[in-house]
Amino acid sequence: MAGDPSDVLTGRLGYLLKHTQLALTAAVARALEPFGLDGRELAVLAVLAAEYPLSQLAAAERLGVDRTTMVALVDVLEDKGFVERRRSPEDRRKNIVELTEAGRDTLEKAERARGEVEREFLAPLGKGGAVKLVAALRALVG
Amino acid sequence: MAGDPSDVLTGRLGYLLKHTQLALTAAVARALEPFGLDGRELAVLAVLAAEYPLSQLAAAERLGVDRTTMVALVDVLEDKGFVERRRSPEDRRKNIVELTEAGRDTLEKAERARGEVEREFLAPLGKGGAVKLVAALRALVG
DNA sequence: TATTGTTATACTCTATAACTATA
DNA sequence: TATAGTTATAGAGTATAACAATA
Repeated sequence: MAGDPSDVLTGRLGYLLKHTQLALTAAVARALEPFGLDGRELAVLAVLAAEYPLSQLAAAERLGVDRTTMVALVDVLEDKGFVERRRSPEDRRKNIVELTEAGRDTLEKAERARGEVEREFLAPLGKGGAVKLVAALRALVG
Repeated sequence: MAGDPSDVLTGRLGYLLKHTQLALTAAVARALEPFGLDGRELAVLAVLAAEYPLSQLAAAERLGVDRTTMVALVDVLEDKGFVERRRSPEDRRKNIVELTEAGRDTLEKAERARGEVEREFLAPLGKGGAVKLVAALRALVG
């Protein structure tokens, strides 16, 4: 009645999601290393590129992170030269976070690398299986 | 060229996996609250029930956690009365971690609650979709 | 010498509270 | 008064190093 030791864990959805995510995060981190970014920082750049202008708070909300977390994230990206803080003329309380030329360039290249890694990661599922997995995850959370 | 703001994140596999996992973890935690457990602790109980005897180190390896992490995990479960440490007679360096009666009882009930939550969580995918998602994740990591 | 469990310590990630400047 | 950004701080979660007991 105890269950098969070999799948007591792999039968758990939580375990599967966690370890799938860990494996992907590691693979993405390796692929992005040449660009001096991790996946989370790349997501910040992508959010900033997709919508303009975006204040720190607005960007944080899009990303689902706390505004204090966003401060550190922008600090890092600014140190790396990928973004710049600019005071909003309309509301001087706000920082508009702007991609630099290097930021845009790195975003484009790093996004391509991320796409490749994701495709490799999902390769075991076949083309159709990969598409279905993404669709399923979007249905659950997107 | 920047991409649609609405799916710059939901098009990222890492984001989808992370947020799916966060949502499930929260749902499982809520469901297990009456049992005084979280999903990770329940996984420990399940591993211990599936294979016996298991030392702390062996259990930690099954779970993929550090042995120092395992110490704290067993401490908590022991405080809650779900497991007991027993010195191995064959090798007195080892702690055999044993489920108590309360541990076995709680394991059974909590596993049922976890199963229900997972089914509800996956309900938007339909029966077939849910089975396929789990199969896909197992193919990627299991 | 090597292994198991333990403790102390540190590091990452994140959130809460309090401060500042602006509105 | 309320909001945006910042800082300080604290809480999880986890890993590394060192130690005690045992092999």
